[in-house]
Amino acid sequence: MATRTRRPERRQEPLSREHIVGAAVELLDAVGEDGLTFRALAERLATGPGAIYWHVRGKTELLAAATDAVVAAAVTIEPAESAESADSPQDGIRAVALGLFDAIEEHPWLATQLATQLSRSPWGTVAPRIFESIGRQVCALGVPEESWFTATSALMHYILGAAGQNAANTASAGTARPDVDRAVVLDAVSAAWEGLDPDDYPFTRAVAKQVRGHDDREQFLAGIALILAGITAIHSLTT
Amino acid sequence: MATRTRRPERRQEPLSREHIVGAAVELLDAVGEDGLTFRALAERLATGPGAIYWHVRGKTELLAAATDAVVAAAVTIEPAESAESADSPQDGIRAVALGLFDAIEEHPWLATQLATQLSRSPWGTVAPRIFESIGRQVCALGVPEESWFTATSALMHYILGAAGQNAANTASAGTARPDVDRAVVLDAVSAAWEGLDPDDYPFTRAVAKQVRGHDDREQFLAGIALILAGITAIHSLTT
DNA sequence: ACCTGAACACCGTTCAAGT
DNA sequence: ACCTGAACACCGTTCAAGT
Repeated sequence: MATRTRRPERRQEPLSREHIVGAAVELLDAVGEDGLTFRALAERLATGPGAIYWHVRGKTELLAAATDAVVAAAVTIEPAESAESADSPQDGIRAVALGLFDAIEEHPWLATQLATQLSRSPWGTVAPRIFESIGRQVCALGVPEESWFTATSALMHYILGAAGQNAANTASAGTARPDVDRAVVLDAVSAAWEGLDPDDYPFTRAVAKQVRGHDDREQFLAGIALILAGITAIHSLTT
Repeated sequence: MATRTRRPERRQEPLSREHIVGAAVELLDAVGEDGLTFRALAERLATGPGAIYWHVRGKTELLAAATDAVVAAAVTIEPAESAESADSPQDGIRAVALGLFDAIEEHPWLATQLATQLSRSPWGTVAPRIFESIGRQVCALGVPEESWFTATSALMHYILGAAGQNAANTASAGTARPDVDRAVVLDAVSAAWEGLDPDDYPFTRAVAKQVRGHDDREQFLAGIALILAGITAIHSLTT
């Protein structure tokens, strides 16, 4: 039961802001949001708690920086991903969506953090990053300018929400055999929903069976297809 | 500077769970999530911190209960709202959406809390509540059963995300003159977005001007119309 | 300029003791 | 059964002091 993943290997490199944020992300991944402590972080960086404050204003800023770093990496499509990015805008949107989907799956704390970040300050650095990468594809889709905001927002909110909800199914236990784990959790959700009051929750109970055994990623993409259909339909675009 | 809204007026009614949750919501509204403290809550209830633990397992459960209480109130459409609810399913969806929109606007802490709740436990009580109320309308819309989950999810995530983001524009300062306040904040967001790097953020900058002066509620409903269009288009439903 | 680490104020939670 | 309130362990943050 060695919870502490000590790592005082490399001792003295001057301790930069990047270094701190990187360690914060690692700690977040390892022990979750509650585990991110200035003391634990300091130990991991082989210094005292006070040192961190020289590079970062406080915990709020640290969390924002960690979130931004992960989002930036997720949203920047590697050139290898799609040879020349000569794909359709739809493919581009799917790529961005899956990038965020995977990032949230890899860093479960991201779901809550993204919501906090967006609902706290839309003028921060993380909101524009996501908005821009989706918006460009919306633009390429031929959506008229006055609808750019609506279409991009709809996509962004669905992507963030659905990916976040999905992360709950993955992050229940350790990382061993995530596929098995997920099936178990999905079954649990399905069972819980089927156990709801028949009078109050007829619809949710009816859907419960569908949830079981469905592929997450497929479901996620189906939602995106739905919104894309709405975008093309409402503006009579050709597909 | 009397931040403390003391209220030891009514002293001794046995202190029930409902009472505690109600006081928690009040405190949350007054001082935000960071202000919800077992000590502050106890003071407001004219008891000690330990007493609360007799009725509630801990802070996590308290937050969940507070969220659930507000969501339950928001999602239950008052009979006065729509005489016999003989409206169209579309109207029903808009009603649910606006109910949540208003609730988040009234209780800004709800945005973060909802995301936390959904991404932590989809099998909790709050997710089914929202899912059910939206899903019934989706069902009434004539969506085929295998698409219930996708359509309802898309709507739910958009509603929660967009309403949450919107709350950020409202909750910046005190409650006096929220309309003026909001215009100011919207201008600030717009200005911040226009100040982004032209090379990295061409799309976001282009949209920045649209943001200014647009009606939030109208924007919100436009997004819902978009998703509804997708639903009816993809299943070739008649409107 | 950058780091140290003790100290401060505060928090969630527990629990022996009361009624 | 239900409440009290002191106590515990821990946290974010500060800051005089060091290098």
